[in-house]
Amino acid sequence: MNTHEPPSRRRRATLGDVARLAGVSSVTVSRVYREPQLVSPAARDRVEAAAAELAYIPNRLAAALASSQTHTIGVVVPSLTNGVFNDFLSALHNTLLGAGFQALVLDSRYLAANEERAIATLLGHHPEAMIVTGVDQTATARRMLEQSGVPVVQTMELTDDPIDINIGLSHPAAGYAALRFLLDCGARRIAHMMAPLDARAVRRREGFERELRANGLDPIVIHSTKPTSVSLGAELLGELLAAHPDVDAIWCSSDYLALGAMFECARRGIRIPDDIAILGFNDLELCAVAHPSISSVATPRYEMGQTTAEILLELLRGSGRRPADRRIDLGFEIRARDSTRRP
Amino acid sequence: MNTHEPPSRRRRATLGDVARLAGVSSVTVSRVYREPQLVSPAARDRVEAAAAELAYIPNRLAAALASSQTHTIGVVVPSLTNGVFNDFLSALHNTLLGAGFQALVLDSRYLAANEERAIATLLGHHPEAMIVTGVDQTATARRMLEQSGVPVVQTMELTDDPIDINIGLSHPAAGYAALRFLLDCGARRIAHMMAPLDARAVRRREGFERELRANGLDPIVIHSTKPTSVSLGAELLGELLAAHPDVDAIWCSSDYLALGAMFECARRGIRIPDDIAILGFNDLELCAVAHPSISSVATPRYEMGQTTAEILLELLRGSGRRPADRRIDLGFEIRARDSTRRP
DNA sequence: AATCGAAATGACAGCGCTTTCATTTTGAAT
DNA sequence: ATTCAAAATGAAAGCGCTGTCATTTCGATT
Repeated sequence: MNTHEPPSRRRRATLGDVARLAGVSSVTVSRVYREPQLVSPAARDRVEAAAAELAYIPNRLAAALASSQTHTIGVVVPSLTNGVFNDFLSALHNTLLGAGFQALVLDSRYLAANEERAIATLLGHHPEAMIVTGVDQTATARRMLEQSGVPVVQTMELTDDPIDINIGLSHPAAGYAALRFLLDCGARRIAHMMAPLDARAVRRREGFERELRANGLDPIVIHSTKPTSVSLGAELLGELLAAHPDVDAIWCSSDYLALGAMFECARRGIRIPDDIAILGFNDLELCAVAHPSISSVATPRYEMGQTTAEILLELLRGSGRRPADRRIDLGFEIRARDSTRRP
Repeated sequence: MNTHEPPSRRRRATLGDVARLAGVSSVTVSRVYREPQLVSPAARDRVEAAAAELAYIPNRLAAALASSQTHTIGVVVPSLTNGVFNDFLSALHNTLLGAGFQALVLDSRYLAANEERAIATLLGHHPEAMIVTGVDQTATARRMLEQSGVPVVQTMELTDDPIDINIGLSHPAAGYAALRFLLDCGARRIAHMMAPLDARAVRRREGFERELRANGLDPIVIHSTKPTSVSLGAELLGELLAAHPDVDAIWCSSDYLALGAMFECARRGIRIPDDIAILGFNDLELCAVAHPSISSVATPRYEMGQTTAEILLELLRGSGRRPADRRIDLGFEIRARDSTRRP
C-alpha cells in the first residue's frame, strides 16, 4: 500500500459558486434548472457556461431537503437474483423514470427482519411512495409504513387487510388452478416442490394441498429452506424420487426448480411428460424455449410493475386521486406446453 | 376514482419533536443516535422512549447534508436481469452493508448515454465512492467522475488508462483461452455467438478471432443486437446452422446463449458434444446442473464485488490508503464439463 | 417623455440535521 | 467545604438548496 493522491480532493462546486462565476444570484441559477422559462436567455447562457466550467452537479440532498420532494420511490423485494423481480422492477423503472422518479431498491433476501430494516432505511431517504413485496410485513414495519404518510403499495399477492394499496394475484387460487390442471392432464400421484422461504409459495401450496385433499389424494410435498435455484430443483428431484418413486407429476413452485428437476430427469433417463409431467410457476422467458418446453403458471410480473407505477404516478401528481378499489387482482394464467400431457 | 384519505398526511416527526417530548435539546437526541456513550443513561432512555412514541425515523437527507457523509456508494451496471451482475452486486452488498455503507444501484441497459445519465444522477446523491462497469465511459462521464473527488472503481474488465482504480479480468485473454480450449478439444469449425451490445463481449471476440486467424482458421461469428437471453441463444443457433451447417463447436459469449443453443440442439436432435461442442461464458450456477453440463469460462464475479468493496472500505475509512497497484487482474478459469469433448 | 403591467432578478428564511464551542453539572480529590 | 477536571448538555451557525415575496428592469402603450 502507498498513499497517492485521490483524483481531486477539492470541494465540489455549489449553486453559489456557479452564481458567482456567472454574475447572477444563486436563485437565478436554481431557476435555470427548475424553471428555465423564467430566466432570460442571456442569463441562462452565462449560467450554463459557468456550470459547465465548474462541472457543477446539483446536490440532490440539499434540493430534496429544501423542497421536501425527493422524487424517489422506495422498493423492497425479496431477491434481486430472481427473474421474477427483475421483470417487475424493469416495468417499474420504465414507467417511473419517464416521469422523473427514481426507484431506490433494496432486497430482503426473504427475511422479515431484513425487510423491516430495509423499510426503515428507505423511509430515512424520504421517498414519496413505498412499494413492498407481499403482505407479511412485521408489525413494526407496518406501523412505520402507516406513519410515513406516503402511499404504500403491497405487491405480488393479495390480502384482505392492505396497508394502503394492494396489487397482485391470489396465490392460493394459483395453487388450486395448478392442481386442477395437472388432474385434468390425467396425473394422480402429484408432488409439489417448493422453497418455503417464500411466503407466497407457502400460500400456493396451501391452495394446492386443499384441493388435493378435496379430491381424496394425499399431498406429496418436498421442500428446502435454501433459496430457489436450478441446482436445488435437481437436488429436490433426487430426494423426491427416493421417497416417492411413483410420482407422475410435479408442480414446482418456481421455474428454476422446474428446470433443475427437468435436467435431473434427463440425467436419469426419465421421460417428460410421459413418465413425469412437470409444471412450473411464473412462466419465465426460458420456459418457452426449453426442451421440452415447460408448462407454467404465468404471472403478470411486468403488468404488476407497470400498474403499480401508474397508480403511484397518478396519486403523486394527480392531486392524490386513488383507485376506486384499493385492491387490484391481476390474475394468472396457465400456459400448457410440452412438459405436461395434453388435458 | 374517488379521493379518500391517504393513511396519514401529518408531518413526520423530527429531531426537534423528539427532543421536546423527551425534555432535552435536539443535540442530545442527535447524539443518542451517533454517539450514545456521550449521553447519560437517563437521558438516553427518555429520548428512546420519545422516539418510539413518535415513530421517529431520522432524515438521512438532512444528516447527509449537514455532515457531508452520505454513507452511500454509487454503482452503475449494464443490466439488472443478468446473473453476472447479481453475483457482483450481492458480494458488494454483503461487504458494504456490514460497514454501514449502502449501494445505490442504477442500470444502463448497455447504453453509454444511459450510463452517463446514471452517473450524473448518482453523483447528485453525493456518494462517497463510485463503481462503474467496464472502461468505456463517455468523455463527459469520465470528466464527471474525475471531478467528483471520490474514489472511482471501474470493474469487470481491465484498461491501461483507468480513471482511478480498476478491478477486473482481461476479456481478450478470455477469448484467446476459449479458442485454445476448443482447439485442444479437437474442434476445427468453431463458431462464436455473441451480443455485441456488451463491449466486453466485443473484446472477447477480438481475442478469439485474432487467435483463430493466427491458426489459419476463418472466424464464424453470429450475433444479434438484442440483449442476451436463453431464447436468443436458440434463435442464433438456427441462424448459425442455416449459414454454416458444418460447425463442430460454438463458443457462446454468455451462458444464457449457451443454454438456449443447447435446447435448440436437443430440439433438432443434434448431439452435444459429439456433433457440436458448446462452451459458455461466466459459469453461472446452472452450467454445472444442466444436462449435459455446460463447459464455461468462469469469471470471478463474486470476488470482483468483494475485492471492490474491500478496497473502497479501506480507502474510505483507513485514511485514504490505496492499493499499490491501481489495476487488479482477478483472472478467469475454464471449467471443462460435458458439453465439450475432453481435451 | 411618462406610465404601467409583465418579465426578470434577488434577499431572506428555513428544510432537519451535525459541528463546534461554550456552559453547566457531576463526582472525585483535597 | 473547596477545587477542578471530566462528563453531560445546550446555543448557535451552517450544510446547499428552494419557496416566498419584494424589487428592479424592460418593452409596449399612451
